Amino acid sequence: MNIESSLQQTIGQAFKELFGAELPLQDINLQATRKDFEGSHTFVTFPFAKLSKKNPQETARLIGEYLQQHTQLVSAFNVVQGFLNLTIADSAWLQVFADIVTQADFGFYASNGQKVMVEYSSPNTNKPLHLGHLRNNFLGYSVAEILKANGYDVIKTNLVNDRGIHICKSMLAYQKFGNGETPETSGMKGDHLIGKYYVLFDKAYKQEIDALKAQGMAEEEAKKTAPLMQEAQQMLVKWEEGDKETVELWQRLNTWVYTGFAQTYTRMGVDFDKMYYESNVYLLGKDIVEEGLAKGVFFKKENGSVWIDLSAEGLDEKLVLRADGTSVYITQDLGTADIKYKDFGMEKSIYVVGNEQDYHFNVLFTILKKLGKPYADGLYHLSYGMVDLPTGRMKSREGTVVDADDLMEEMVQTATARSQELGKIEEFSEEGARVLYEMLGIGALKYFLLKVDPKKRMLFNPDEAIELHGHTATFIQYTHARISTILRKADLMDVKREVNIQKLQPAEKDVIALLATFPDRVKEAGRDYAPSVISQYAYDLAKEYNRFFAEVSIFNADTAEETAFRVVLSEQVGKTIRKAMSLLGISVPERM
RNA sequence: GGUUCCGUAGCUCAGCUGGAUAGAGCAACUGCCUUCUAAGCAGUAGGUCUUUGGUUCGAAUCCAAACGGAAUCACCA
Repeated sequence: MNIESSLQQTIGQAFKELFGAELPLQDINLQATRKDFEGSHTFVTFPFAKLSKKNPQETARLIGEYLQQHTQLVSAFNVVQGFLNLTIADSAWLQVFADIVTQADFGFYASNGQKVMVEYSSPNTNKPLHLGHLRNNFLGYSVAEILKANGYDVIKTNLVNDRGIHICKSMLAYQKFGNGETPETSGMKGDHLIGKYYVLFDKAYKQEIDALKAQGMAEEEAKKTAPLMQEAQQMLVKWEEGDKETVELWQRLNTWVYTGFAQTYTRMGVDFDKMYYESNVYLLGKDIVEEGLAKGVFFKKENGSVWIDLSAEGLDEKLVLRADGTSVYITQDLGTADIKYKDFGMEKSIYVVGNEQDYHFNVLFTILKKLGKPYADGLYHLSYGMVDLPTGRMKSREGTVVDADDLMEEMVQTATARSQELGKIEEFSEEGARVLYEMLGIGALKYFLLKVDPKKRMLFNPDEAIELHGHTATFIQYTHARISTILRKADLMDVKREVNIQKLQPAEKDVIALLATFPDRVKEAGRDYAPSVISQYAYDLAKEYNRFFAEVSIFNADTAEETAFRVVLSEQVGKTIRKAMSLLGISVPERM
């Protein structure tokens, strides 16, 4: 049973019978009643005063009376100005709850037969992952889970940026300064080892630039002519020519990086259905350039370079192929978009990429639309803000980043220390405790990054540990553990899982009302690609449950029926918390 | 300079498809553990929702402008 739609219908009838007016159902909006007033649903009558030809207050009163007479749902109402506050009968709430309990997949939607691709992570193989990547990965994974819950068939992909001048920088520095060092001999994770050489390159390169500038060369000129940069560029040419030695070095170093990434991904709890590598796709897109020229969407300049004029769209002229016939970034993205569609034929494609590339994706999507690609309308750039440090922006080259592995480890350590301090882990095995610390530490980190609107850039202060109290994953996990304890006790006492009561406490009503909104929140999160909708919901639900927990006694209830009901209610909250958190990629413990 | 995004409590953020006295968390202060997990609950205090104008019965929410911050506008990726 759905209280809202049922109320909408009856209100529609009321308009017809009381005022002789037709009111489309979608115009009948119900909102949650403010806490200070009696009731749970509010109907605002101001906009309909003309329709009813009565003042808002009178309109509200008449509709209230009509509802009370014509539906079992409404047990009482009150009118404040043009606000009609409705109190829903306990029997209706119990019916709603009974419906929820019978649905094993409550809140999740059946398959809609549509495919959607979520591309996220997209790391460079010349350095380890950092805090910004964590936001990207958690977002991408969560959005994929949310879309699955909305009935989509989801393909998670990762386009690895494994070639280019930046990779050559690491390779060159390794060749020059590495002395044959390996992850084994250095004891470093492969990605960190390569990242070390990326930073080394930058240091040595800067020294060369400074030296050249000291000789009187201009900065721009120095940057171009510095021997290290020249060498890196030569290396890129050799790589593109397929030079055996260069390709072997590239493969060896990349293998180390992938081994390191695999560990990081595992700990982050993210995965992919399909990997794409730039080394395979960077030559793609030239056929699309031909296609665009043939269709007259692109044009060629005298020097042979190919362009598109997007000034009518408020964008500039944009290069799509260099004069020498080689690709630029967007050429490859055009080709990759095509390949991905050929591989999967998805209706929608979500690119989880930082907002620094807003312009690029605007251009990319506009071009694909102009080319009349069948998939063009389903493209979406999930643009998220950068994570800044108090000192400013993170820069890998300068080593001023919060490393992903370090941060995860630190969070787990914090969770460990906090758990031990609270001394609640006596009954845990060593392995069980380890799993718990991991769950709490990583969970807190994910929640911290996912609870914020993706669009907003966020500040991260490494000196302030991420909280484990208040609006955090820990609080929600704690609530789940609490519920689990209730359920274990209920099993020991052989409490039947049945609902056989007539009256509800206010706290119980509030919990049921919140539970009932879960499917809507899942839909909203899917529509807006917004994990923050789910994180907020999980928090609200946990908060509401804790209020209930403090206000009513479960095992010392007046009657056995009440105890049984409260156990079932607790169980349902526990399940819903678990589901909501799973959409964020966060696990919840049975005890903590 | 053009374009896009952001500006809500001391701090971090919700709310933004227009509705009542703008909500959480942290930090500060006060209560609540001999009964289901106090990683909790209840409460106090903290706001000209950047500013100005407009639309509206009604604006934090929509529109316009200004101010402040960020990103971007490469034959880089």
